[in-house]
Amino acid sequence: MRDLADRVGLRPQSLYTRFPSKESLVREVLALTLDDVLVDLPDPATDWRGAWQTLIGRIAETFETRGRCVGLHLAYGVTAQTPDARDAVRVFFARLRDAMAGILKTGTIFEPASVAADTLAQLEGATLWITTEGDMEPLRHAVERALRVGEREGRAA
Amino acid sequence: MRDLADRVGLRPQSLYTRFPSKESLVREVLALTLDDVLVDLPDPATDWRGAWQTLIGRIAETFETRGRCVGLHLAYGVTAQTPDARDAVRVFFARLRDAMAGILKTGTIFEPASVAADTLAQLEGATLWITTEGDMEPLRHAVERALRVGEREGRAA
DNA sequence: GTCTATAAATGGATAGAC
DNA sequence: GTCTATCCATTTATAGAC
Repeated sequence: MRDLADRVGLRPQSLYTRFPSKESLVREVLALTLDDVLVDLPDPATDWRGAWQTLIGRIAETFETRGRCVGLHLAYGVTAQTPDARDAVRVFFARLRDAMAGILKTGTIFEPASVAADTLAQLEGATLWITTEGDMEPLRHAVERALRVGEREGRAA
Repeated sequence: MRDLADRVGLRPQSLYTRFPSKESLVREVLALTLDDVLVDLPDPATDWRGAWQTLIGRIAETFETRGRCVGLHLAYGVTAQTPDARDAVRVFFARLRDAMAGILKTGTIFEPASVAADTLAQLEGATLWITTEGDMEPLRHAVERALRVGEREGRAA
């Protein structure tokens, strides 16, 4: 709360005129993040690979800009004592995966939901090296693998 | 501290006879975890693929047992205000990656350090779905990809 | 709508009895 | 070596002045 207040030039107490609690911020920040990533994607029906490429690129871009994935940060930060925040995190990743799966399905990729979950996991995992070493290379590799989706059979599932 | 004290049947204050501070626990728990994972591996020189398979299996097993990766949890939990803990996390993942790379090098895998970093990232990323949904499937896929390392050229880097 | 002041609770850590 | 008691800093949140 203090860090956020500093960023926006307010006292920490003043944040409570905008948000009812600290926990409520989780849902808000994830909703904004999801919007940033999903807004105005190319129509998968006419260009599913363009939509896929744009979406993957945006996800990677937020990781590079922020030096982390806030969603994963929160996934490991929320506990059973903050059920609302925990649910917000779960919904965030489920929505992102479903958006990815929807694009893959349009591209007639085999098992789109599973491939979407795996692809998102690979992008998330690459943030390990960003947060610990500042190394972006594993993320770039994950992006390359993601963009090769469906390139040849036998890779899937 | 309270959770840990409950687990070991002590009062939180009594933990300070065993550890000098909360922050010091980070290094301890990661050292124990690294030992668990690296102890008594098959000798890569005689059976590098057996060593690789054992190591990957152990990493995945700790994720399944604990429902998360404590290292990644801590990676997203430590800040610039806890430099010792931050360094411990960095060292933990670097050691794990180097152990993996050493095995791959014995197996004459192309760019072993890069492949090790990518493989570890993929395993870590799969914990996203364990922590949020309890879904182990992406982890199993990550393990399968890891065990296929070096299967054919053109996958690497 | 933001501030100061302050409440209330939490959590890290120490002192000293046993 | 663990306990109770306590300290102290931080942090979440509210009350009320401006």
